Amino acid sequence: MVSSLTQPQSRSILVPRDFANEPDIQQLALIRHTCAHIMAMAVQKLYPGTKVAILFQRGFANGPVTETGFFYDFDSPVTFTRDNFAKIVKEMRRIIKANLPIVREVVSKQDIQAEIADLGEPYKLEILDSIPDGEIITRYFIGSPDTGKSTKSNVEVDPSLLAPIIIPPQSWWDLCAEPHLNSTGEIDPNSFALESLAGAYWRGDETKPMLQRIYGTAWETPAQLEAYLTQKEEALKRDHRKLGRELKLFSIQEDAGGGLVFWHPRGAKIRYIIEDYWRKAHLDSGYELLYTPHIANLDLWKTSGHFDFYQESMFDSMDVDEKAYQIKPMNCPFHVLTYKHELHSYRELPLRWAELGTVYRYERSGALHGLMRVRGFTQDDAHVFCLPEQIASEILRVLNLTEQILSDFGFNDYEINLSTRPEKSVGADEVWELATSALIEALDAKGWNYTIDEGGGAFYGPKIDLKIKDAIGRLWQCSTIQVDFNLPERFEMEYVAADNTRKRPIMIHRAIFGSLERFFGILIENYAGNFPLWLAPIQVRLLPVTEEVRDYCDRVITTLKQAGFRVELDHSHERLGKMIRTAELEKIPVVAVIGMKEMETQTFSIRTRKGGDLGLLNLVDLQQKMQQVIQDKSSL
RNA sequence: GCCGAUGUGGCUCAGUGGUAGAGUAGUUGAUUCGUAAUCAAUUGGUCGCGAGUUCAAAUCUCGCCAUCGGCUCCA
Repeated sequence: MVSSLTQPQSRSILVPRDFANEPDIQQLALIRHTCAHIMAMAVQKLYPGTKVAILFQRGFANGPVTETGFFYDFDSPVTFTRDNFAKIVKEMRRIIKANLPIVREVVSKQDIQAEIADLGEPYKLEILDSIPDGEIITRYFIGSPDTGKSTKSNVEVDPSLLAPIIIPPQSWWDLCAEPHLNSTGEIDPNSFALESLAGAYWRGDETKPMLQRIYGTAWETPAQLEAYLTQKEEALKRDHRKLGRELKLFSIQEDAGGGLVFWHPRGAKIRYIIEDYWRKAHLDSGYELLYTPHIANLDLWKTSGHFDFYQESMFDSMDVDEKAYQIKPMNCPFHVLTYKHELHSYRELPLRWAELGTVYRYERSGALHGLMRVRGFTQDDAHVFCLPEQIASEILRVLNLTEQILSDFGFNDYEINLSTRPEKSVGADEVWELATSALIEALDAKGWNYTIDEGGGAFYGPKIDLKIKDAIGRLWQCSTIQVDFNLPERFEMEYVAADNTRKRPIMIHRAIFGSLERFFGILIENYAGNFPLWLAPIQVRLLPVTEEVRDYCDRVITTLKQAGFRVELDHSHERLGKMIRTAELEKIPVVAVIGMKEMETQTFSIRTRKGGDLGLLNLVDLQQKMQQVIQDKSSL
């Protein structure tokens, strides 16, 4: 609720780009949907007693189809493991190769009810019950309902493949409302794969039984499957948890507790650069900086409303001089208190206050995920207190700053959501109207496309969320801008209006990175650890070829350091090849090889991570080149 | 929190009831070397933690913790 600046969803969506042939989305949906049914059929045949349990659920409006494949939920006496996959895939291929027809049938609730009861499929029955009366009920058969024989199709079928598929009652069906392929043979038997196993609550409800879910991926052609799997491998290589350890950026330690991040020297160096950049950008954009405490009297959270609604996500309070103190789960109330500390005139507004505020939230153990979902994190938080008529221009200002900052980190592709008033909400109609149209006005002025999420706003005000697209096409939610009518009310915030009456200011919450931890994780994955020169914790490493040049190297390092470069000497006494290899593995952007030749001619043999051997440069040229690249925030 | 899996030197992993191993990193020595791995020696582990079974537990059982894949949650 209030405050927000949430840690957004922790996983990105992996969708491959760059197919030779862009897959047809409609066709893919049909393939995946049909694959899901084929998998269910295979599983039920192979593991008798397994019940299927799948339904249309929130977020999966198209049934058991995902961004990259499909899934099905089972309640089975068998506990599935990956070892079962080969067998299931084999059976699925048989079903596909048999080219069984897929037949849609409209059924009456009574008839089908009896049939399901006979089958002993309680989940199916429950799904049926939830279908409103009067709605058309359909089921889909795989294999002809009467004969179970293959469709007469122009696809040649090997009769030997048919034999194993005869399962009582010779065909398989499930309730389903969505369209399917016409026959199983339309799927390429080599363009799908089973991927993973997971627990999933029946109906997505954590009070209901836990089912076994099997995920698969499916495509039109084996080449597309291959491209997807390659993409997945690429994502794995970029995993910030792996790179964070390899590049000595950060750690999360069992001894300290889950979800608590240790920034090691190299990671901390990057964070320092990011923070420094962030502060400057905010000061330049008319913000002032705040620092506020990490704990405070619990009463604040009662006033703000957090305690009533979100106590579960707050760490327990601690006793201080017989009063309850709370470690802060968000910064907003502190900015409000700062505001309330003195009387403000309408002439002062808007006030823009920013803080890199570290907050702690209790996340359930199973939700923790590297840097993406943690228990202690630093928000790049800011609040704008303004007059109603200033909302649009302030939002536009925020959008401009957001664009500037994100593009400096290499993110130029966004997906934008505008969320409007939900059913349960506070605030007068006209204020909502004003705020929402102000958001739209700002988005239009920016010329950004956006999707409207009707009723998706917080109860205290409408919001804009922004997802950024990374180097391999994944989307990450970072920035959020929210108008808040609630906190000013609860804390009775005021300003003195022109007519000398007291009025409530509008409060805007916003974060651009979301949290530094999470954004750092995204940066690591976006750059695959190859940070651009301006962010690289070590920009240059000098590799001495022989002992004689070490003093010279030391002098060069002093010079470069004085010029502001992050530079160091390789002290290892290893051979050049080894030193280069080490620097490459550490993803150092620039290495300068220095031997007698270089020392005598006052030059550097430069090798960049991207460009390989760049040849000889003198000190001035090297500095100029690097300065330019740093200024451009690019790589060399 | 729930389902499933995993936890062995800093890292990657082998070791299925009988004396804890490899590679790599680290350290030391030799080599002074020209664009992705020089050679040799060597340090380092109460096998996540705690109980239990057993003559004997890294190995079997139970509990807890953490991590991973998901589910749920994400103010």
